[in-house]
Amino acid sequence: MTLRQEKILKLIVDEYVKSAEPIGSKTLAEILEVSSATIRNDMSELEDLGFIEKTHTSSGRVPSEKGYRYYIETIVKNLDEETNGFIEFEEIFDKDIARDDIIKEAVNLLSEATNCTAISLGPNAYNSKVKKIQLVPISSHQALILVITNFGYVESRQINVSEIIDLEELTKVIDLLNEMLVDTPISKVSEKLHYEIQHSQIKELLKYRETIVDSFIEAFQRFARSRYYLTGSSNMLYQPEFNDIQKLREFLSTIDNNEIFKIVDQDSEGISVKIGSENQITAMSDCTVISSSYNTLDGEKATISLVGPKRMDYRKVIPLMKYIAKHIAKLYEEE
Amino acid sequence: MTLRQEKILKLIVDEYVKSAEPIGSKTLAEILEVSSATIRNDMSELEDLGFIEKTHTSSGRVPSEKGYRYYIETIVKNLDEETNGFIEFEEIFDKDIARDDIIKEAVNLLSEATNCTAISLGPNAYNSKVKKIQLVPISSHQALILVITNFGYVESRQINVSEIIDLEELTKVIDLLNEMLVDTPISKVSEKLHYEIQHSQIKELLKYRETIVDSFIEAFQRFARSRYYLTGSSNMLYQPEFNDIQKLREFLSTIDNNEIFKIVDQDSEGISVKIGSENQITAMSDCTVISSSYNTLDGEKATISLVGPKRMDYRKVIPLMKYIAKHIAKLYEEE
DNA sequence: CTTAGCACTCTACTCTTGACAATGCTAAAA
DNA sequence: TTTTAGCATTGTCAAGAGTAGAGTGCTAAG
Repeated sequence: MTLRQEKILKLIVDEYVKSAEPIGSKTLAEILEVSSATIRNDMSELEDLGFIEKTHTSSGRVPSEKGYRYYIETIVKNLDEETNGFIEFEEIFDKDIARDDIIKEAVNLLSEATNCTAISLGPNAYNSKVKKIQLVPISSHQALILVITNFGYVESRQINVSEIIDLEELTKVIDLLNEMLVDTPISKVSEKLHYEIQHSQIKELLKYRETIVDSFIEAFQRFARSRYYLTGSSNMLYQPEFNDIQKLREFLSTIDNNEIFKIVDQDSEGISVKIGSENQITAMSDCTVISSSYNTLDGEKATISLVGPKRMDYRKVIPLMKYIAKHIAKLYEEE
Repeated sequence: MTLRQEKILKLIVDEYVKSAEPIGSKTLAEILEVSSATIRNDMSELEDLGFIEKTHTSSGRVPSEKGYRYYIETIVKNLDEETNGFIEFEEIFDKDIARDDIIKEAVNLLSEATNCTAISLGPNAYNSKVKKIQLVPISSHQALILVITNFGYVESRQINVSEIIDLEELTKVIDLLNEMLVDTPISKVSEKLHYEIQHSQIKELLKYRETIVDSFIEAFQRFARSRYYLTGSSNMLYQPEFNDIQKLREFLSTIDNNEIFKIVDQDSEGISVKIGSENQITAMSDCTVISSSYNTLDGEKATISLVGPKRMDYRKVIPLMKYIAKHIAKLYEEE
């Protein structure tokens, strides 16, 4: 690829990102100050190489997935990280609010700034360890079970204290459970609990108290639930590629159906950019998904993702994702 | 309105709900076994009365909002409540899981069964009273603040325990706060806290500990946050009335923009049915919103809503909403 | 290697046309 | 007085024809 061809490819991506219309040779001729025929020759070669495509025989050119990939690898990845024009974001990370809320706000702002859909996935507390189990009576016949992990996650479950199971007895149960479960990873709790009920002294105490045990198990299971936060799906409505109601349906149904996990690339190190068919899931074959994972304190991974049309402002979006990922990681380091 | 005219109105609604196409006189002539001309005369009168409309001069008829309203008032409201064909729902309410999760599942099923968007709004814990404030150390330099209300709501906030504020001191603060705030309604906490900091002994202790106080206030404020759960928005994509991408955009943007509170009728007693322009918000002027409120233990109100096209299967949906509302109310009574 | 010129292709928009479904109205029948 | 048959009228929808415009590929000359 000649230098001018690379320039042309870059311009086609830039212009197409702006206008969402195929780019003709005339437009580029003006910018590059050569004749349109010259551009056409180069375009023809770029098309042979697979970097650009026509939408029909006599249309202008549009970047192919290979074209976007080249653009990202050669142009965007080498972009200086001097891009600290993200002032709105700085403010968020300096706020003294709960970490989860900071992440939520960052995701909100991300979707606003990019007009794409932004997703925050996890972390769940699967690898956390039980720190404390506690019983809080809240009325004469009701109590609250609290389970707290070593990283400060809390889950609660309200239970009824009937005459059959009185508070005193319950307290004993809690004491036993604490003894048994403290420092157990959440992922192992269920297993351990079932084992102990079969084999140890607690057996007697819990044998006819299945509801209580179930309540506990439910509380524990909630930690393992994958939590996600998704925002800005309505942004996509205004992207011209979603003028087709069929595509819109496909996209929104996918989002609504808890298929987020298939969309987000949870396994990547650093930034992952999946363009169109590079995505596992066919519903995303017209989209680009940019994911960035970070590690939390408990060895659990969490991910921030951005989903939008392939025609995305990569020069802005990729540095922004890097920036946010870096700051979220810092959020965890600090403590 | 003659008996036959009422029959015609009813048939138009029924047929239109099924087909989403304007109903012509010929169709009804076959069903009612009179000539199409007769039907046309009656239709013309029904149109003069405002119960039905034409989409253009030579089209069939479509129910007007007034028509739907009449249909609901005279036909659906008098429907026997014998409709216990909601077996799938019964199972949910019998499950022994947390109340919030039952409601969530019911809402999920509701949206599935009706192909509409279902919303559960609230309850928040604004009227609950502080039951207990607690400090749980989770590492040498971190602790968890827990705030628990008399109805079993829990909020937590993680804080750093630096050298300056040690654990002992913190414990004292917690003790004081407990003394001060237990039995205070959540809605009054902020006020009381600020007052006490100015006037009582705690002043000295907290003066230079603003971050801690802020953490508390944040934890308390979370109780007051309105929580909602919305599901099935992608169902709407397949309703023919949303084939128009403009309407789809309007609808989905409204949902995405936290305007739920404007959609849901939170003030109604019993079931509220708002058809089209009866809704406050213009984005819903092509939709029907059915809301049903219930009281929680703390005197707070919460609402379940269903949003769909005006062309809704009212005969099925309204009894279903009644059924669900009744069972959720029961969920609160039981305790 | 670049450029001018030209024939060619495809889209997008507009206009027309015909089939069809419903209507309103009138006059006759019940 | 109510119901019905008959018919002209009105509007939608889909298919087809025609036109303007943007862009391309190719060839031959600079």
